[in-house]
Amino acid sequence: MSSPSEPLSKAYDPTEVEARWYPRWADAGIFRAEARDTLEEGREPYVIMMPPPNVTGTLHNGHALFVTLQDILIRYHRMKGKNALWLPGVDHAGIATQAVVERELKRHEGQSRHDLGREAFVERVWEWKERNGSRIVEQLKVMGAAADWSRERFTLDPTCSRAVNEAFVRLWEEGLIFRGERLINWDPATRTALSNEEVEHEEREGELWRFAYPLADSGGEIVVATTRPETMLGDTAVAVHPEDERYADFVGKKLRHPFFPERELHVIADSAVDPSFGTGAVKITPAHDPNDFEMGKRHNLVFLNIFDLDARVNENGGPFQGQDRYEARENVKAELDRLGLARGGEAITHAVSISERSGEAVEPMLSRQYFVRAAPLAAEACAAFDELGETELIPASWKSTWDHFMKNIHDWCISRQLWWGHRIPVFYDTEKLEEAIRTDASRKGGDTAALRALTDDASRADLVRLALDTVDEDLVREFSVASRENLCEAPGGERYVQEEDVLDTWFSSGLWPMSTLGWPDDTDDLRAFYPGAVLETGFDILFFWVARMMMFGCHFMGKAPFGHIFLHFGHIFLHAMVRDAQGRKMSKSLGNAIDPLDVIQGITKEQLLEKTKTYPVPEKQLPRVLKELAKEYPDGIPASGADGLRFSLAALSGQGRDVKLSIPRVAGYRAFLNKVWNATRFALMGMGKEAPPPLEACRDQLSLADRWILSRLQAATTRVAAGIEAYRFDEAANGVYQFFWNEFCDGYIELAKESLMPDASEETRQATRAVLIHVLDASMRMLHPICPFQSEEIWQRLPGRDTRWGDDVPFCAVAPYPEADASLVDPEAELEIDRVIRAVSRLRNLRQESGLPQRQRIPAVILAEDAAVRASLTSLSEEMKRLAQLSELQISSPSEYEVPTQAAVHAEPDLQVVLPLEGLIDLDAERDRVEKDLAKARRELEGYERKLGNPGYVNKAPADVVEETRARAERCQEKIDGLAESLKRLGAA
RNA sequence: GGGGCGUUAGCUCAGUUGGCUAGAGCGCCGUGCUCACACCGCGGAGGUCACUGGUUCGAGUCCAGUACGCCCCA
Repeated sequence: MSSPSEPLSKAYDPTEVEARWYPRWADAGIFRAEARDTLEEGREPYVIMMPPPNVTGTLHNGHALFVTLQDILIRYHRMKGKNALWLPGVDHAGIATQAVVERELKRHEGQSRHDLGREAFVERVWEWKERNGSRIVEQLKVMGAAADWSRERFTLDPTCSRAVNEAFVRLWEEGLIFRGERLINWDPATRTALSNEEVEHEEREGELWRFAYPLADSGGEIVVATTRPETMLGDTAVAVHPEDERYADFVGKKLRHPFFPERELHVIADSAVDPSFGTGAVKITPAHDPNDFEMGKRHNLVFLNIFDLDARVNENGGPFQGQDRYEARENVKAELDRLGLARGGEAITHAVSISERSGEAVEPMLSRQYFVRAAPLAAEACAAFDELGETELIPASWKSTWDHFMKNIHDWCISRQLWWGHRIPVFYDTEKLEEAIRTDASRKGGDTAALRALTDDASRADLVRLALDTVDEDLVREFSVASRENLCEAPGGERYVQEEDVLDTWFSSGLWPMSTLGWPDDTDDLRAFYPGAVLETGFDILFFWVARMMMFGCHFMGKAPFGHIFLHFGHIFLHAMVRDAQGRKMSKSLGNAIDPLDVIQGITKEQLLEKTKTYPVPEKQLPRVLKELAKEYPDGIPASGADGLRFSLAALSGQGRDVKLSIPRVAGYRAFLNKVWNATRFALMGMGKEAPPPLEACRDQLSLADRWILSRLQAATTRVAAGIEAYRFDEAANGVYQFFWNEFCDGYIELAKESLMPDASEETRQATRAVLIHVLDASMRMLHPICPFQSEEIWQRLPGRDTRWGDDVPFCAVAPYPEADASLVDPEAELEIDRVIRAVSRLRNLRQESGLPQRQRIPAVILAEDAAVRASLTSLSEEMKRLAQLSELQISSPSEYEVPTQAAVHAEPDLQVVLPLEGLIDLDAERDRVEKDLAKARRELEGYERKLGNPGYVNKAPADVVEETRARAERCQEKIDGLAESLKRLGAA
């Protein structure tokens, strides 16, 4: 094991380096943010609330992306001197977690949660959470997440729970939460209601089946088409389009229900009916279909619920009672067929509503639940964007999607029939219950189920449940109390029964930016760190989470949760989705999910296949999935280190909607880290522990190459910082990559080798070392937000760290982010070194095109008209000789040098390079090459001349653009002259 | 049905408000183990920017339409 005091290994080993730094940063407390730094010293805060991952899971590569991007932002802004807080936490994820624990309970103990009872079951979930919750934290640390663990929160923490109760009670008191009867999405598998956002639409194969309703009074019939024949048990009407002439005579007529002659079905006319779909007549089941529900309200139809909570037919389904909905479908069809009412059908693909949680088809049900009246809250949230301009969506293209959603927002069903979560803080007063039941009964003619239960002395709990579902809503409110405190536990609490249901998980996540900081108390944290600077998350939870945070934040704090800080905009940055190489979303059930740890630490193909077998991939598909996996990762996944993964994710995260994580590409970025490591190794070679002088002391001795790389460093600094600030992480990553590899390694280091030779003067050597160290120091600080581990390791190893930064800056992680220094920007040096690089490149090209072995040293000549150009080239002639493998290099004016007949020549605008190679080159081939070049240059020139000859262009295009074209044409002409001359010479041979 | 996104080199993607004859990485071909790095160096090939039309002096970039692919909402 090496340590920073030992020499650098030949190849970079991330595992060894990455294990070292996290504990040191954490021990030094550099991730901790203090409220007083902002409140007392006015340090600008920079706050990101980490989207809390579900306690159930482990992080996948989708999480790896958000961890990377947020950590880049946090580290960058911390280095920029802001009071940076990244607040981490986990979410209790009601349905998902409860389902996992229920499954385990079933498997290991053969028990259901009902066998255990509520209290014991919740106890179990807590135990499970304690056991598994820390795995996510460990993963985050391996990724390098610079989060403030002292503030870690869990949505079910006492502080967060208190905020939930507070928010609920306030909304209740303002009339923004109510209990009401609506058509809700019922998931029969998990037996809970879902919000609209938790329902997905999937295209499925089905059958559009037709049957006839006979007219009640005459002999005719009306044929309807449906994909759900079983719902006819709850039909209370048939609808047609008012202008549909086929059915004009039917409107208003009565129909006979084949199974329930006592029910009266009417034919109604409604323009919502699509006359071209099916038969143009549509059966209406108001209690089990959203469209039918609306129609039911418009036409005052009867709402007949035909399913119980398991989606089995209930007592309203007569002979079909007790059958599962799919069973009932077949039986209803058979029975209608027997009655001679079946009218055939055909295959159809149609959208089915699926529970995001269980994958089961959702059953729309008429039911009483708690709802948040979302429209007024949505209006406040929209104002934060539009009128107040507090917050900005990035990319802005999401704004229209956002607006559309917010303007059409539905009331939000927040009841969940679960045990794991925040129990709804509504208490039912049993002393007022009786009166409500009696009043209700008298309204309804004296006899109700609730009243009977009351006189039968039913249990309080049963009575409450019955009353909640049957008593008029205004009367329910009479005996309901929303309370911050648990009334049952307060003195005299016996009279209260608390609501059984818990709240939607997103209700608590919606409060996350406030609850984590101590709201509703006016804490220092809340004053210092609310609102946050940016919310960074995936666009898939824009409505689930972002919208709710915006609504709650605006409503309760009067300020958007990502809003103005010191006059900047708050941002909501939505990142892309991580997909596999085929573009599919990563998912364990598809078997294509890659654990970030497997990318970081590497995994063999065999291990990967074994691991995938433990994922919930459907049995039938497993062989195919494994085969694809083996094909995609024939050699497994090589270890990339956290830095390698982070760099890849950043570089691949263009602002599209997908990040396709391809392993070969990750390997490419991994190679970059090796390059960085080795460049450092080179720079430190022969330098010893003694630091070179600071750059300032060498300013007078800088060579052209020194000045050039320092100038390029300023450009890179600007580009990378601008990339991070604009959330263009690909720009930032590429900026570092190109600067370091193409300019620093391939350019500067190669040039500097000359200055480090033993025959160079001590002063030159020291100045070169000073530049090397300066550039490395700045580069590591520039790289740090993206690759914190390696940059820290190298930065620590650079000699002279103590004198450069002192004890106040013990880590790269807290060193200032590099700022561009205008005094080091040097266009002249850039021009001249660029010319040298160009000349070398042309020389190399010529020698290879001429088929000369690379090892063979050859003489060369560079011709330049301009004396100043010759002088600057001459000053770097040794470097050029080495880079182009020349035996000698002559630099002359064209007038002083006659190009031999047998020579390879390449013309550049400002110079010509010549390889005088008597007998070594193929004259015909050379002539062909020059002719090709000449033709190309002439085509280019023609293009310019066409433009310049066009009066429209010269008159209308901006002057500088025209001027630029003229200059180009001129340079192009010079090149053509040079080439023509070569050709003439070759032709003369 | 409504809304949105995408289509650029073999692959994965860049390409700011229209202005160099379109770039990168990987892969490919050739070549080199020159004392930082073969996770490397050097050179090279490779694109009618999906299609059609329009606006403009000028279109990968703007507009309209077509095709294909994807997403969201109903």
